[in-house]
Amino acid sequence: MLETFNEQNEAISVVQLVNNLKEEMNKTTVYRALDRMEQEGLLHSFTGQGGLKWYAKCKSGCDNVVHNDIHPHFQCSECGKTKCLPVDVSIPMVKGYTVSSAEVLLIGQCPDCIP
Amino acid sequence: MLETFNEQNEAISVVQLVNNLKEEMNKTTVYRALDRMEQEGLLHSFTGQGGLKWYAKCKSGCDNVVHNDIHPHFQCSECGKTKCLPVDVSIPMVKGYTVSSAEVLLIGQCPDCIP
DNA sequence: TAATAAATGCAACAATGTTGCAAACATACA
DNA sequence: TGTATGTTTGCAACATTGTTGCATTTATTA
Repeated sequence: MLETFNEQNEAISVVQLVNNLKEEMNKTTVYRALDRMEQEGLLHSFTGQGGLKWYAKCKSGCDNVVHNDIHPHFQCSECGKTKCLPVDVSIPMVKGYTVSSAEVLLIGQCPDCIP
Repeated sequence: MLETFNEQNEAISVVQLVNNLKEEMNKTTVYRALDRMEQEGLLHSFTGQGGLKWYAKCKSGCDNVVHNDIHPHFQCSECGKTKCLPVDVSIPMVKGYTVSSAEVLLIGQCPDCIP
């Protein structure tokens, strides 16, 4: 299963994973394996368009306690390809609030889909 | 229904709306009304934690074509209260990508829940 | 090998959201 | 007023995503 993530250097939606692996394993197993890998700091998850869950490989520096790897995610509105963007995000400070994590999802056209 | 939004100056999740209004109207009607109001530029929607959909009032300047109102949303991890933050978000430019919209969700503690 | 722990499959369930269709309601107009 | 047209609603059924309980299999340890 990790192979899938290593081969294609993109995020993969749970829907896609459950579908791709449905011959080999039960969907429950897929969900549980993803949970585990996220706990272990191998993968991180985020929410794509429509509220669907996506997973992508973590860079080094993540462990079971902290996912250091805070970056925006990009989802192409044409082809659906979804990637981690190697860019720093400035999380705004807001008076009176404590911000512990942030999710940034950018929607648009990926290089392959720009006319 | 709009009253609910006017009274409490916060975002409301679809779950909450369907629940609150279940005596008065069918959930299908709620979904359809929310769709309509978003089209009309009265409300905007975004995705909260767990991939659930939230709606909040639009400020002026939105219409059925463009929602100008781009701002981050904050969801309190303690009490669940979710709000629009009146803050500017800098959407990172990424070489080779065209970004047409962005969603920023901040998670943390709201003023009421900070010890 | 026996005892224990971890991972899997399966079925059933729950929650969110959508669709088709019929009934109710509103609007326009001759 | 009555009829035609369009819009909104309710309902039931469905689709999809995700979770849970429990029995079975597989792996680990002593």
